Amino acid sequence: MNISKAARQAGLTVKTVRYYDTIGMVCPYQNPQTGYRDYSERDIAKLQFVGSARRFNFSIKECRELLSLYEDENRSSETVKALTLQKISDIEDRLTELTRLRDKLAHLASACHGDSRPDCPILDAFSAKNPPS
Amino acid sequence: MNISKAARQAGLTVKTVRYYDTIGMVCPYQNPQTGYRDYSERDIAKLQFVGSARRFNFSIKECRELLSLYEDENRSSETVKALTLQKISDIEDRLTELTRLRDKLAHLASACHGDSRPDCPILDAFSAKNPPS
DNA sequence: TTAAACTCTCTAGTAACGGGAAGGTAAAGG
DNA sequence: CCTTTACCTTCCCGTTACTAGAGAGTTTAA
Repeated sequence: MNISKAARQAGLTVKTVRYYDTIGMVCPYQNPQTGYRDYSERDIAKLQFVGSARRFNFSIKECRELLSLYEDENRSSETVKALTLQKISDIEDRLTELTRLRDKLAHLASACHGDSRPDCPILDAFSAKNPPS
Repeated sequence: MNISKAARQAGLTVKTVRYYDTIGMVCPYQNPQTGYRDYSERDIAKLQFVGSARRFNFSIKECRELLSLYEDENRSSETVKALTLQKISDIEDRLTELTRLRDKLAHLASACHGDSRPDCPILDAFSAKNPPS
């Protein structure tokens, strides 16, 4: 299967699929005459797998790890679960941080009258030596 | 004031402060003999301002915009408020997305027994042609 | 005066691709 | 069979906001 069909099947762009080859993540057979890549069903499954994992916020490095587990018939599910729990924890840290940021900004925005006058509590907060909590 | 004191005052690294000069955001006087940068009080204030805005998740480009408003005596607070509300909206979009991801992963993790057996609902979900909702 | 502690510029690397150029190949229509 | 169109390839640059480190000059304190 040529690269554009493979990409479509996996819900990825051609550029991304080609990139996954160059970094050694999903490497199809490559015709030595033409240089054209030829994706097997197994390659497609791997592309789909990686695509899903990426959409779940796993990094390329983590995808590599998951992919090797995916391909290992003797894997244990605890390894996969541990990776997933770690990812959940990462996401929750980010959620906490973003929520705090949003609350601070919302507080500043509510204090700003937002009209044509030049005084502005938001800019004041940013220029304070000790930035607001 | 030399660059390391300036950086300390603004809560930034020396590398970052130098970077802000090279991109034209905060450009101090530079001694033509030695090449050493010399930060004025006004430069320090700008560095602190940018540092705060960055910590509030504003991009460099947005910081530039905020900085020009900060320096404009005739600005209107409505512009700043609009930028802030947009940033809040961006953050909330990201929060929604991350929350959904976390919930999906948590659902998968709870379905995985996480022992030494190879069968794993998490990997199954990633390899499904139609990834789970 | 010499050594430590600065400073400078420059290059390269990070994550994960996207855009676009230059050039070869495959498939379809006439 | 030929041409056009639609692919495909590699290669290099751009993105974001810096960080690391090399090699070399400067300032400061002992």
